[in-house]
Parts: sequence; C-alpha cells; structure tokens
Amino acid sequence: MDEKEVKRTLLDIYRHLFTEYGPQHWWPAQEPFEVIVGAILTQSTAWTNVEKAIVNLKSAGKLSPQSLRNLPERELAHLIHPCGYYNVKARRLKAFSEWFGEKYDDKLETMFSHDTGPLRRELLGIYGIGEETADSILLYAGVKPVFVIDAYTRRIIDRLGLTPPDRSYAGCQALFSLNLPPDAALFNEYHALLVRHGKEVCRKRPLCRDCFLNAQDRDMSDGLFPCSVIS
DNA sequence: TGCCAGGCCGGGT
DNA sequence: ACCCGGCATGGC
Repeated sequence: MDEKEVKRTLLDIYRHLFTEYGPQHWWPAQEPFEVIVGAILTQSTAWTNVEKAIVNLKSAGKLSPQSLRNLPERELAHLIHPCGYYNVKARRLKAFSEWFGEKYDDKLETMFSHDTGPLRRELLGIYGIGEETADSILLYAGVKPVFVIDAYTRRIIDRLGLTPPDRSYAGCQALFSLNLPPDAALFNEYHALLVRHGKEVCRKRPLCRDCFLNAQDRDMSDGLFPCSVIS
C-alpha cells in the first residue's frame, strides 16, 4: 500500500466507525485533572472499576493534586481499591501529584503551555507514566494532537495489516500521526472509536479490511463529524 | 470456573 | 535491548 492509499484507508476506517457508533464523548471525565487520574487508574483495568474508584475519591473530596499529596498512601489505596493494583496505583497517583505541585504549582495551564515533545519526555520520567498514559494525558487532558496507541488499536491495525515491521509504539503512532491531519478532535474521536469497536467486536469475531472498506456508504453530509477535517 | 480489562516497572538474560 | 513476573479487582 502506498502512502496515499494508507491515508485514504485510515480515513475510511474512521468514517466507518463514526457512522457505526457516533461520537464517543471522550474522555469520560468532568475536568482535566480527573482525566489524568483516570488515565493512571485505568492501566490494564476495566473502566467500570475505575469509575468506582473515582466516585470514592470524589465522595471523599480527595480528587485534587493537593489532597492526593497529603493523603497517606494507605488511605489512598483504600479509596481506589475497586480498580485493582491499588498499591502501585496509589504510589503512581502520589508520584504524579508531587511532581505536578513541585514543577507546575498544580497548574494545568502552565504545564500544557510547554511544547508537547519536551512535556511528553517529562511525563515519561514520572513513576507510573508510560507512553500510553503520557499520550492519553496530552490528548485528552491537554487537547494536543497526539495519537494514543493501546491494545485495542494494536489488534485492529494488526488485522488490517497496517502494523509497522518493528511493531513499536512509536511506529504504530506514526502510522496515524503521519497519515492524518494533526487535529486533536480527530485523534480524540478516532482513538475512542477504536476502543469502542474493540470492546464490541474485535474480540468476538474476526476483523478484516472488508469490514471497514466494503461497508455500505451512508450519507456523510449530515454534520455528524466532530471536526471539519472530514467532509 | 477461568479469563481478561483503555499498562508499567524492575530484575534477569 | 528484549523478556517476563508482579501487581488485583469485578464482570461475564
């Protein structure tokens, strides 16, 4: 497949998914800091369990960087118990909160005003933040045009034969980043749709290129698309 | 009942 | 530079 074909394929997949599922309204959180907490808590964990943990944090009035810093790790672990891995995740939440306070005085606006590349490297230096979590923070909390690669995304591009030879995170990310317009709203919706599709279909039955590309054409002029890029 | 979910770290090759 | 065990709950 040449480059033009890859670009067209990626947009076709997006169109198909959006027509099929509609807007996903990600990230499921009320404020950016909650996105960051959720991104850490959902590591290898079902979102339904994360919701319980977030509710606990909110009810206890501890869903803020200051509260997380001041809360003893054991008590934090207790609050987030339903989402599993509660000891490591308590440590990770505190690690982020401490870094965030020291480095940015708990100000998201200051943090996200930095260039995305350097900020990403900073995030990766924090205990408990790897590539996917860092990119989720940049995209869903910071509204930066950074494509998130997760297990669902990998499965889907695998079955479409689009996975790059080295199978690396950076390579998978480049597939999307270099072949789509760098639009945060598009990256947001696209990744959310991949996860939605993965949950509903990908594990239950085979997924091939035809599932997407031979899908019947539908009217695309109804204004449903979340960004102006697709029209 | 067993398998797995929107990963990441650290120690061992 | 990879590989793998550990971390843990709740839902199907």
